[in-house]
Amino acid sequence: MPELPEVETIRRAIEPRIVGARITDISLPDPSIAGPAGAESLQAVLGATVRAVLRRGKHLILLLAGNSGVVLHLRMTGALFLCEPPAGTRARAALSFSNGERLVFTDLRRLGKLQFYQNLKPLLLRLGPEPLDNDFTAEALHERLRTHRIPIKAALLDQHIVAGVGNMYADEALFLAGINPMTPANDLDSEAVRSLWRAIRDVLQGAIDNRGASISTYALPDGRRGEAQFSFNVAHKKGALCPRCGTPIERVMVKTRGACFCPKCQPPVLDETK
DNA sequence: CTTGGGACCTGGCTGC
DNA sequence: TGCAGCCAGGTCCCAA
Repeated sequence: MPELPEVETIRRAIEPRIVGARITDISLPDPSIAGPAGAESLQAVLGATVRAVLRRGKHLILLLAGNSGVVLHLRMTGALFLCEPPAGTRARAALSFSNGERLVFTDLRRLGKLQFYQNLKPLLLRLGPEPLDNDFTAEALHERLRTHRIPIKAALLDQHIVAGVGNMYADEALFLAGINPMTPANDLDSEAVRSLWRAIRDVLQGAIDNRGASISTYALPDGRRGEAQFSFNVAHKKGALCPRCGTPIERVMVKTRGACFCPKCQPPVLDETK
């Protein structure tokens, strides 16, 4: 599933190919991708020049004039191609550019979105901090977790708390930090939060270095697959043996999401009063 | 304010 | 073998 590392990998691949180009055509074989504003709302971007390609959390943004832009969200199965999409996939949307480039949005489950924002600021502000930014400190994370007693796994998936972390990397970060996914977020002490903060950044940066994880439909815009999945310790690995201690990886439901973890390396906290 | 649950989606899998 | 029904998970929306 596309999370921060996958979207960042896509951003880096697309940016040099379309910055400075004008959007010359929009094709929407699946108009629902435009959301409630409808396909007509996207006509506003025809002729606009792409000033920059940005990422915010899991959102990919084609910055246009002023604070306006095209926002793409891949959700579960979305993928972007600057080449012919893989056989068997269907284009849900495509943007053509004045330099001859063509960006194709495929999305098996049709949950993804491609929308025009006249003003991007509200979107940028409502998301939590970027976990790889320099000003995202362990103290900042601790402050944000302090008011939540939901399981830490659920807190990491809340984009208002931290932007860009999804199910795979939340599981991986909790494993590296040795934290049980069910632990109430506000039960973590400073030391545990610092471990988690370090783990989040290491996991995300490592996955970017490996160009994202191709678990299902994710691929780079040139069709190549990412390789971050080969470094996973627990994510999507129920029943496999923990690489640290050899205990079988278990999977539990945390709220409505599956969480994979090592029961020995990430034991439940039984008593906080020691 | 926080929290929980349902809806959106479709291909792959399970089980009768 | 056939097919109904569940499941995967990112986000939004609504209710408590």
